[in-house]
Amino acid sequence: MNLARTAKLVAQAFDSAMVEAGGTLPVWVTLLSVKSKELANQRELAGMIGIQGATLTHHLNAMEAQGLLTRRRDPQNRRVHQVALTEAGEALFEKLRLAAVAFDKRLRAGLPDERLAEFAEVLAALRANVGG
Amino acid sequence: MNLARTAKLVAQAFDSAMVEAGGTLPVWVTLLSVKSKELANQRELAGMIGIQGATLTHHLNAMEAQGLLTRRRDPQNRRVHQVALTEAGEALFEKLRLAAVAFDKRLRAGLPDERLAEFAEVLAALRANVGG
DNA sequence: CATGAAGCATTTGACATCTAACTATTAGAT
DNA sequence: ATCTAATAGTTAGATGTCAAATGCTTCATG
Repeated sequence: MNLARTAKLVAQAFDSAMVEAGGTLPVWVTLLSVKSKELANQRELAGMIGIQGATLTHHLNAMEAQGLLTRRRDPQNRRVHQVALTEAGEALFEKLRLAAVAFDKRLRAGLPDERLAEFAEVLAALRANVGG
Repeated sequence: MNLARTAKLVAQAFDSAMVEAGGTLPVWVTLLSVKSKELANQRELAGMIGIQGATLTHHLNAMEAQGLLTRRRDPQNRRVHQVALTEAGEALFEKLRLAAVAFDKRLRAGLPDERLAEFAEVLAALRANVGG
């Protein structure tokens, strides 16, 4: 259970860093996923983030209400919502990005790339072992 | 974010295993913490599990209602609740313990002890780096 | 010993997440 | 062409979690 404990502590610390920068962890991952594929649909975004569609709907509602992004129907397939950032969304993304980079540096301190690579391999093996 | 993703997948898989065995992940960790120090108070239990006292209260309420454990005031210090398992709690603990052992074996498959030890060291370093 | 500070647990209110059920739309089979 | 399947998203209801406020109980200090 040290995996769970560590992930929780890291996530909490990361969320704190995001709050200081004017966002939250879920807002950051949502912005990041939208940026990494503009006009993606919600199914793809949720998959990228690793949450369910219903959860994403929840966050998009809040972020749309805050004016961070827009949703519009794809005229080619009216079941689909295309999500795009507003200017405010872009601005927040940039602020959070800087905070995320700083956090990442702090998190990796003292850990050489080889150790992190081996660490990532074990993480992948664990995912494979539970069928993820 | 592979750490978060992996921890989430592993936790979900573990919870599934616990549900099959008649419990849940939080029920398991609560039973385990009570067993590992019978008559512990809730503050200690929460610390062992890595959750807040309020969250533990929540689970203990449910588990007490299910007849898995009892809470009584410590006569020496009436602020404290001493938590102990009932027979039903002991029985469920044993069932979940077997499922947890099986899950652990599945999770570690193909990963030699040295790699797991190195993995645990990196986890510890990450906790230290975020000040946990 | 009286009063104020500290400790333990609970309550309250909020958020993130999930599953299941539902609506709307599209694609496919015959 | 129509009816059935599948797909995209939302809604509703539940769980697990946290932070802050509250209520007892104990301790310490004058």
